[in-house]
Amino acid sequence: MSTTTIKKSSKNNRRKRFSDDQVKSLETTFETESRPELRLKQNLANKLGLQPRQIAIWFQNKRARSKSKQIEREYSMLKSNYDKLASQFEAMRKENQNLLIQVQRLRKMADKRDGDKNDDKNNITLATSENPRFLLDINNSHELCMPSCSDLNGKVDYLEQETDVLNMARIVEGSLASPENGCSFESCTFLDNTGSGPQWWDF
DNA sequence: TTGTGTTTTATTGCCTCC
DNA sequence: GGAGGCAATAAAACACAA
Repeated sequence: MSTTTIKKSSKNNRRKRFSDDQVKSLETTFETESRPELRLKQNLANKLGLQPRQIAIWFQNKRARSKSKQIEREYSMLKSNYDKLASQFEAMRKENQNLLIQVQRLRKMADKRDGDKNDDKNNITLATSENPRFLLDINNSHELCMPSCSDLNGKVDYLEQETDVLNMARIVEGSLASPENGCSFESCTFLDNTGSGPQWWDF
């Protein structure tokens, strides 16, 4: 066979896109049967005026396209879940930072109180607006669930509660990353996917 | 019109199953 | 060992901005 003949025959056999009707029919079949049997492929081929081989290839390519679209969908779902978690984590990290700051304030106040204790041993006072020993940042007081002044009825001794809070604070400080550590969502180990490398969600 | 990116059809080579 | 599936890739067809 000469090159001319080859060219001519290849030109005559130029690849053509399937018609809209052909594609539509194939799509419809794919919805119910993504991996049709030989008989069905032959029927489709007869019906659509295509070679059974073309039908087989179309289904093969269609499965590949379908699979990659499915992967894209899963990826975007995972990414959106990740983003949501990341922002939740960031909010919690900030809240934790605020709490630690409050704990430090409390500790300072407690240290100061211990210094005054000898002078003031039998004269325990309640927290009031005039004596803001336990008045945390009013705007953030809800974050530590500390009662505000208005909750006081004048009979509560906060010294024991303060000790509890300080003990808790020491435990918390020991177990959580401090603000100075600059622990972020990405850098903290509990979400570190070291097994799959950095930026594992990027393909 | 043309260069470039995307989609679609087809081929190749490897793998699994019967 | 043959049939059929899949992944990777080639190449034609198409879309579209410049």
